[in-house]
Amino acid sequence: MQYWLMKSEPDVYSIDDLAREGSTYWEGVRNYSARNNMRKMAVGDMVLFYHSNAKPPGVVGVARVSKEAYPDPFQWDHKSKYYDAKSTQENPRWSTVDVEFVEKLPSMVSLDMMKTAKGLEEMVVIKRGRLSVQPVTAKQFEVVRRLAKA
DNA sequence: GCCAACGTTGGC
DNA sequence: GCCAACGTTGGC
Repeated sequence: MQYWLMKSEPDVYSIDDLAREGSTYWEGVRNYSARNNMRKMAVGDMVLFYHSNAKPPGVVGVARVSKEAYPDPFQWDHKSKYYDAKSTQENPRWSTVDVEFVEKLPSMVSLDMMKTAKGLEEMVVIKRGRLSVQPVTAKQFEVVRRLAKA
């Protein structure tokens, strides 16, 4: 099983939205590194749910991959801001996955906390901030979960 | 709202 | 295939 971190702006889709709906599809990823990470996901992989553009930003919950990567339908929707004229049905450019709600953390683990926490020095969210779907090690995942209980 | 860092596009 | 110009992300 693998671990990931996925970012969402709470104004657009928050952990409370996921808690209410139970599961969602992660549409709108239009970055190749992030897309490639989604294509590596397997059902059952665990996901740290991160609020970006929030005050403060940080990990607020845990989700689980419930459906492996499949073509993001919005890439063919002319009316969508995620429309991509260069993507064909034969060779879809963009993927999405489904994730389901697991838990909301008892307290958020802010980016500031992660920056100073022992064991998270190599975390991608610290070293390469902008990537919206990124791998997390099992150890990093556990450290974040422990911080949420502290 | 600013802007640094980073990704993508497209001319050559 | 390089790289300048441009667009976006996301912390602050």
